[in-house]
Amino acid sequence: MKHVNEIDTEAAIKAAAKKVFMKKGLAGARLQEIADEAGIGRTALHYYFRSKEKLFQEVWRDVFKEMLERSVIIENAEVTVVEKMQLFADHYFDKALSEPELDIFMLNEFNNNPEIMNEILQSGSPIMLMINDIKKAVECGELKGEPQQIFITMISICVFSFAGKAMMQNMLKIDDETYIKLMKARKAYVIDFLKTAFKP
Amino acid sequence: MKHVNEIDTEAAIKAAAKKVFMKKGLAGARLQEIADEAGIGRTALHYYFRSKEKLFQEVWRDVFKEMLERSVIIENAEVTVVEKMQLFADHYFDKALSEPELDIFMLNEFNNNPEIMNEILQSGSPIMLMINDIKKAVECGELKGEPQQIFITMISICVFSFAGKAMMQNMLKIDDETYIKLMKARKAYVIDFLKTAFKP
DNA sequence: ATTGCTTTTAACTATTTGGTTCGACATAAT
DNA sequence: ATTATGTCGAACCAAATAGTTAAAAGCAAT
Repeated sequence: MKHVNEIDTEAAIKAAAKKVFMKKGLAGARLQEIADEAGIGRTALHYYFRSKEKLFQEVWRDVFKEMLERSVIIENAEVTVVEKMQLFADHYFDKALSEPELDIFMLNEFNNNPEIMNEILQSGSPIMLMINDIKKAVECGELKGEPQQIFITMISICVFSFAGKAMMQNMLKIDDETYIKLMKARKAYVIDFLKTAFKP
Repeated sequence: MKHVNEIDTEAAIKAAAKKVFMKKGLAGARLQEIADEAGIGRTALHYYFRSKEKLFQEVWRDVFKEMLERSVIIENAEVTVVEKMQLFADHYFDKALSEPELDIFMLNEFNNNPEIMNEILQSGSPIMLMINDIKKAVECGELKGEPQQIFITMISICVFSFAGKAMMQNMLKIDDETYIKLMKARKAYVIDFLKTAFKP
């Protein structure tokens, strides 16, 4: 029978690993640092997750799922495209505000190591649906511009706000707290911006 | 006296290093891979640039300079703010199109290892000048929105287009060539978008 | 308490990787 | 041609780090 604290330890390790991986990336992270962060011996890591690779996979799976949950695209036909976009941004900012480091980590590992994507899952379709919605709206004269470009613009405004954290903090010379405040204000700004930015 | 091929080899190493560092990041890059890429023995790297750290510094310096050149902010009082923003985007897209991987690399290393910034230089001011210009324009009723937010939006639209390359390629299921085409189209789109997006 | 399982630690091994030394060869200066 | 200096690779070294093994410690059922 399993001892009671296994779940705790395992969760603690994953949390610690997530933290370190997010800060240093896969290649930069050290198992020792993860172990220290989790308050256990380094070999216990191997006991729970045979290898660094395996541990990373676990963390990545979770992070990726979080990212998907963060990028909810409403399928409801009752709301207008602009409202869909606003809902997207609203939800995205809420989630991202609670874990601003996730965006750059995703982008990063995505880039360094594109193949990790394939193993996990194919998300695909909702994006195309939204682009299609935008397309229809453009044809109706409700929006202006090339649908793909509109979509990219929306994503940029949301994702870069967090992926560019370090860069922006340096440019604007602001600390973590001020940054969070700025992003809270940005949420409202973006939702309002989306309302008018693509109007013909 | 220096033998003739020193310059070539040195340049070849730097080019190779840049390539590998951009793909794998500082921590992920291997000297062997850089040497192979440059077509020389691994020890020659040490001959030219004593250590990995030193080599990275050199590459980073160049890359950073490129990034600054890419982000030119016009100081001319003769042109309107919107025109300044358009000029910024125009120039940025031109430069970025010739080396799309640079953006994510910058963001990345910036994030993993914020201290590398401090050593190089303090760029600072032109950004504040532009934000000030935007502020004035907002006060005149020429633009609408919080100046910092407008600035961040502009940066997002430009930088994320390239920093999010891997992510976008995966989302839209497109190859490198198609991506470049999309970004060429995006340049025109963004310049046009900036003209109207912040209008009151 | 004994037994049997689970968890954790300590000690060890293997591998990867950055860095050094030294000699061979090339090129330039005399 | 000889000498001096620059270029570069083979072999080696040392440190860091991932991974293994085996034994100790902890917990729960009997």
